[in-house]
Amino acid sequence: MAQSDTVDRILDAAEELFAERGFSETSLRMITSKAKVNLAAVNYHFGSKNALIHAVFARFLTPFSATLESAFDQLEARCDGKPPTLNQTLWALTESAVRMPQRNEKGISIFMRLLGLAYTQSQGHLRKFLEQEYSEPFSRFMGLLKEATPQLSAVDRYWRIQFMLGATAFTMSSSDALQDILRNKLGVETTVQEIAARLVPFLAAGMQAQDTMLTPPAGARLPVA
Amino acid sequence: MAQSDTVDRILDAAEELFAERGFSETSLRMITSKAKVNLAAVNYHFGSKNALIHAVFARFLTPFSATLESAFDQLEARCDGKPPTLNQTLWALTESAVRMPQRNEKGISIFMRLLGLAYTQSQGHLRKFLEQEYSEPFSRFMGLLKEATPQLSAVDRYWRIQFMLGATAFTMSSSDALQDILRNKLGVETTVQEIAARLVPFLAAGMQAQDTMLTPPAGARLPVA
DNA sequence: TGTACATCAGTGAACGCGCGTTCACTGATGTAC
DNA sequence: TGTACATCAGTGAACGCGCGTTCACTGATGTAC
Repeated sequence: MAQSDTVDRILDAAEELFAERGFSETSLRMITSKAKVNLAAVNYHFGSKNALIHAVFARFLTPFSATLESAFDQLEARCDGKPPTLNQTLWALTESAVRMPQRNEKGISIFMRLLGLAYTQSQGHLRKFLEQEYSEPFSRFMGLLKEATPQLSAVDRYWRIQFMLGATAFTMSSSDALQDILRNKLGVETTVQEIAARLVPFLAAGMQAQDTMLTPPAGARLPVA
Repeated sequence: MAQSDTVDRILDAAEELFAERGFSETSLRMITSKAKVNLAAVNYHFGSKNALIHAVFARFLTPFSATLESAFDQLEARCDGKPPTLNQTLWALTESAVRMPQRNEKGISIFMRLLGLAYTQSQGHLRKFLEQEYSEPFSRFMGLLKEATPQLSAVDRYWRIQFMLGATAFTMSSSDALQDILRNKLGVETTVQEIAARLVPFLAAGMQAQDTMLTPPAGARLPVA
């Protein structure tokens, strides 16, 4: 155990268990016993369970947001002046996520699953932390989306962005389970990269949908109050 | 309190608190104090906390799945023989959800949020329960989707259905929060019906996307290993 | 070079707390004869 | 009609348990003089 890999061992174990089971369903005792570390070490090094959760996110989000910023820089440089297209923007994001150096082969799906959990588990402290620390790349992404979809009203764009986030967060957060089902049902193996490659066209098409269907088809009457 | 509205009071309180905070973040003491009912009454009437969770879902899913079955019956009758289109299928589902008789004005978003939670919170017992009880309308919906998208390969269809589920579950599960943000940012009021009316075209367009983009655009190189 | 002290990583055991569940009990209502 | 018993909804208090956190302590390493 050299000098102090304790911190990393705790982060590794916590990351994996959080991704597997969620935050409140994972106890410090599970984490410390998986990390083969003393229970009190978590509070010694991080101060509290919530601070540990923050540290887990910071460890992968900080390099990711740097990668993302530089991907956006390159994209804008390549477009010299003209706004990048929707496809280019979505691919820049996807590539940054997929290309992140991973600690192990499970890295990318843990990363995705944690992002999904951050959105769906109602952990107020975590939402606040992420907003404080990573608002910049997020706003920039939103700005690019806006420039890439000038035909959409602000309200349309807002909702469609939520639909994109939902499809992405949900799929990625359960990508392991979904890959298992597909393997059993159709005997097909899938990588996270392939899922991303299927997701991007779906999202792009959805974002660019003509909403001629705001009036339901004949026979359906939806009361838009 | 007449004779025995205790059961309903517990279900009402549990439904609302589960939707607000998730399952493991809601204690029986919160539920019973909100319901103004004795703590032991939950275990007396339901047997356990997990059984209460099942009862909450059964109370709204059983009438919903009946509504849905009859909506599908009507749709197939209207199409006499020909398979319903993707739009018709999605609208039949959406309408069934939106038209469900609600206990109160929060009913529909609680309903949506609970469905979202069922997918995203890893409650093994709940997943098993839902699969056992409601596999029929679910399979039927899947069958209709298959007939409505004959141009898709089984693998493509599988993933796109997951993307649809994700966009829907995620958006609906946080529809209250998203409506609040929209109100603050753009001063726009929204109903769940309107969200549904925006979601359906997005999903339909995504399902029917030409996946010409499986090869990333120039400048992006995604390793599809 | 030797000694005294400070800092730091880590530990073992306990703390108080809130949790889901259980249990003995009450009081009202229904049923049998 | 009256009495004995059974059933049922509900209750108050306690149970044991696992939780996050705290605390006094250890032993190794670094620093000052």
